[in-house]
Amino acid sequence: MATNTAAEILAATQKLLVDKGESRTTLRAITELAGANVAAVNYHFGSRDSLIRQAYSSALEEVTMGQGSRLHALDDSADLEDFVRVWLSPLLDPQSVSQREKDLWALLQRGSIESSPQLHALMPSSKEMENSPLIALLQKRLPELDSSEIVFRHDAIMFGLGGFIRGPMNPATGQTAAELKDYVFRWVLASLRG
Amino acid sequence: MATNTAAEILAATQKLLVDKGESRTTLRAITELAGANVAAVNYHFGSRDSLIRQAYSSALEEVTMGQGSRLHALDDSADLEDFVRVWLSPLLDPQSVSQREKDLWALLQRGSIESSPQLHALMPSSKEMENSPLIALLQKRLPELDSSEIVFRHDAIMFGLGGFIRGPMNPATGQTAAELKDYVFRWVLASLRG
DNA sequence: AACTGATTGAAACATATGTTTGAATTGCTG
DNA sequence: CAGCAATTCAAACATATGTTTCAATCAGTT
Repeated sequence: MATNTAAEILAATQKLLVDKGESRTTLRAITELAGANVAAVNYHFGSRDSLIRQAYSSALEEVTMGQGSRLHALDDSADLEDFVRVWLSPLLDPQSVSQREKDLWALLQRGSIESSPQLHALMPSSKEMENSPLIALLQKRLPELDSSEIVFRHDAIMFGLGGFIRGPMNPATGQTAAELKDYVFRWVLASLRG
Repeated sequence: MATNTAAEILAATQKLLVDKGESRTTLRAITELAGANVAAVNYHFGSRDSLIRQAYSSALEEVTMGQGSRLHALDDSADLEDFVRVWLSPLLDPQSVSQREKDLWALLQRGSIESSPQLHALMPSSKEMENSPLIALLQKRLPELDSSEIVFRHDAIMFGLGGFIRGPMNPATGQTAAELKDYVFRWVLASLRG
């Protein structure tokens, strides 16, 4: 099980980062979940910090890829509602995406709202965002908004969803993500076209 | 300096919770900042957990009080824009509120997006929120929305703002809260009346 | 089979942290 | 002032965590 160990450690790390957050994700918990030895982390990844960086970067890469292909498949005639449905399909239409991709979404959202330095270093700047395909596609559906405004709202929405995806929002009602997705959909649309 | 020590410890805790987050807020950092001995925490507060709970609860109480009096002073004829300006004045009109209240806002927002269990236990449930004065005042300006929808959007906005207030949003541009407040204002309005 | 480098494992190490202890100090009260 | 409870302090304690060590094991090569 040579290279497998590294992969198992990475997967365990991603799972624990979602469940516990960074500071409560310990090497011993990771290696126990991965069925590996503590020393394997430093052997394969050099350090805990490097492991966490890699956990985020591989998640970001995978999610960006998946999102890119979904959005690329979108027809030019698709309106804002269609676009939002595809963009946020991991939240709004969970059946349409793999469990793995939903987990990675959760990971990136948790990393974002924790302001993880490791993830933060990987995230595109606002300037880069303004030139990203995602913002360009949004811009096409929101011609009256300045692109900097779109970037801001995109960021604000992602943060707002971050609170939502982890469940602390509306805790007492016991509403699930599925039940809340109508609220989410309407709110995202409102946030965008206001 | 009998009771003063406890107060200084509480204030130092609140400051560090904002700056570092809960898990990185250590007793030794707290007591050093407060100019007190490590043992003073357990003497005055019983435990670290109890101290953090008290830090959040006193912040929540103080912020709720300040917000209540501001909103109470609002005229019935004030429209949604006026309302938002008053509601979010710690963010939108920083000069109008004390530094202390802004700090406490930051504390509560950081606690929210960290899903702090200590703060979470203090927060009103969605059901309670629906009957809160804040939601009632919003409802008056958003008669076409269901109150559960208003509660959802309120929560989503607060989470979204949580990312904003801490600065990680738009990191590369170096925009300050003041520069971004126009974006914030427009986005909040859009989120509400969509 | 024997050698070699990669990988794993158990244990030790160094450090950090929440908590407790018990003596010293302080501040108030009779 | 004397006494006493409240408070502070330095130190010790117990535990948790990231890292390192080095011997054991494994896998592929000659």
